Amino acid sequence: MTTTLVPVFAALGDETRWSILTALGEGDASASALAGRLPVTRQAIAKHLAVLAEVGLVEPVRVGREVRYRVIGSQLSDTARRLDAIGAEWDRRLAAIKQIAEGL
Amino acid sequence: MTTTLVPVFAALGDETRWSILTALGEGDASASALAGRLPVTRQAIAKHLAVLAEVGLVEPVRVGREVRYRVIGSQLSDTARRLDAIGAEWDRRLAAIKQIAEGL
DNA sequence: GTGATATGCAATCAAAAGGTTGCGCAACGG
DNA sequence: CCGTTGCGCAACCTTTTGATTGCATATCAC
Repeated sequence: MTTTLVPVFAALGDETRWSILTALGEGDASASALAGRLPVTRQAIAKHLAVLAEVGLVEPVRVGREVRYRVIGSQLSDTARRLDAIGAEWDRRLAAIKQIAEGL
Repeated sequence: MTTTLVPVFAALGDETRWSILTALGEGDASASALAGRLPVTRQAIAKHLAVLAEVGLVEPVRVGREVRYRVIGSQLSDTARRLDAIGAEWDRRLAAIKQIAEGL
């Protein structure tokens, strides 16, 4: 599932969502459970979780009447890898341009 | 210069800014020059460049009366490295939790 | 100096984002 | 059966964001 990268960054560009991800790092939790620990309402958290799920950073797991969310660590690593690849490509190209600029 | 990471992601979470970064990848350029290639006005680009400069992804270079912008490739690589570190940490912790959950 | 070109600043606007409250419904526990 | 807990919608509100137009200012070329 090759997520489009940019939305992933958009999802990661919000402090509250990082708080949620961090909280989920200590174990799966539902929106209600998270609302107990974070200074925002359950609904706000639910929306954030929807955004995170949309880009594959978390995954919902139904447990009876509640819906726990789990962090998908691999998606984070994957994004990092892709970003790194782009950074490397950039360095390469920029180096090439520098060479040209120096009249070599 | 340890930029706060989250704003960097926020900056990277916009298609237009990626267009700008991509365009800059082919060589330094001014807001006006970029406006010629992208479907947005110079001012819009100027704002995006300000955002990108704010998080250290690009750097302004004054050349006479114009201001060229250069991509800082290292900032991209650096961000990738930090994200990867977080991803790794996550994997580690999630694995540990899984072990506990399995009663091992 | 004059005209063309580049940047900067401000006002304005529409849409998106983050957040809240309120309500209805499903499901669990006694 | 009934109260409680958890979700999901929907409406609504406010702030931010992406983008525009307009104008002032600086600078380069001639």
